[in-house]
Amino acid sequence: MTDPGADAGLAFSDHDHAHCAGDTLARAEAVAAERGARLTPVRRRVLEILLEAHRAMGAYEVLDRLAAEGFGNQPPVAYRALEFLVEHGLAHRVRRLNAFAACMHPGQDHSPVFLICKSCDAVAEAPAEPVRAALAKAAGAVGFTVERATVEALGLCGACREGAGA
Amino acid sequence: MTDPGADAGLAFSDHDHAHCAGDTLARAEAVAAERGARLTPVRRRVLEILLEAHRAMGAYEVLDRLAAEGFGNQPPVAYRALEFLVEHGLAHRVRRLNAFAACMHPGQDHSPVFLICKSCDAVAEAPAEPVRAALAKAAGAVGFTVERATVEALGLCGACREGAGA
DNA sequence: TTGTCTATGTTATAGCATAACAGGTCAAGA
DNA sequence: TCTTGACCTGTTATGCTATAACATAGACAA
Repeated sequence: MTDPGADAGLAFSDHDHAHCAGDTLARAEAVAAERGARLTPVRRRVLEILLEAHRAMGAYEVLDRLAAEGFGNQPPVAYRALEFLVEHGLAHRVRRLNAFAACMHPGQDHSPVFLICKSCDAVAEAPAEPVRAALAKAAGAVGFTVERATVEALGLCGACREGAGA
Repeated sequence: MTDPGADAGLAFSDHDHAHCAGDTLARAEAVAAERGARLTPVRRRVLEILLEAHRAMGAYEVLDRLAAEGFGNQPPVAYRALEFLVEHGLAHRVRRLNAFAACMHPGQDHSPVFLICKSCDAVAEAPAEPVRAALAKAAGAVGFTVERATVEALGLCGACREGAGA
């Protein structure tokens, strides 16, 4: 399940969340250890929350969960943990939603492409290479060098499109 | 100058702002008329402000300009005008910057790709088709249908890369 | 004129994000 | 052992971004 293409489809299907979340969490811990990054209780819990939800969550939404569990209840607590996770590639920021989502295949270097289902709110990461290549080429044509890119698509996942009667 | 590829390069070069802005404004008026959209004084002025700046501007920044010129000085004044412009394809929202930029080739149907120079803050629209195609393909592979997409690249424009000593 | 539609003005508030400082933990090295 | 420094967490306060809701005013057709 470390192939981005495979789990992108998975995100939109019924599956064993507990298992896929546990699996990803284990890989995230490995990545953190490898990088010498400290996955402290708050940070780890935030990652778990994102993994369990399997969708993008606002910082304040995460904060509510944290506060209910005895962690700090002020915005910086959530933002700092989220920032840490994003910095280390364990989570991503979804700008379109002003929200954050767990990275589903940590450790693989990638600037993700997000597919956001406007019906069920699930967020999946799609294979980004072809898109990045096309972007780099278009940019290069006008002398622009891309460092980081935000690619976020809004639309309907397969399950919702079928469910919607179409 | 209606070729998206051409003006993307232009945005990062010295050129006659007044002329390119005037030209674009004229086309925007034509587009608005064609669509039966009313380009009222506030809306037109907001578009002019964006065109003159030739970069992305925050809503409150636009509002300051409006207020100084005798228009309303409350946020909705700016947001409504900006929303109108975006709706009719005369401006775009740049999510990465929480800002708005004038569309440089109104009338052409496009979901834009933005190139944001982190050094000079200029924002250009690049040819989007190849990127959109790659995105649609990647999404289609997992059964996802793209409706709208945000594609924003952060990096260095040619002029700044050279100027930066590199 | 009257009614309707659209646009603008205004008040108030909601939602997102960060600066700045205080205190606590832990490990390395004197 | 004590000190020092790095890092993490907690807390206060504030700033920026965005919109809901209602009031006012102008354009236009019947």
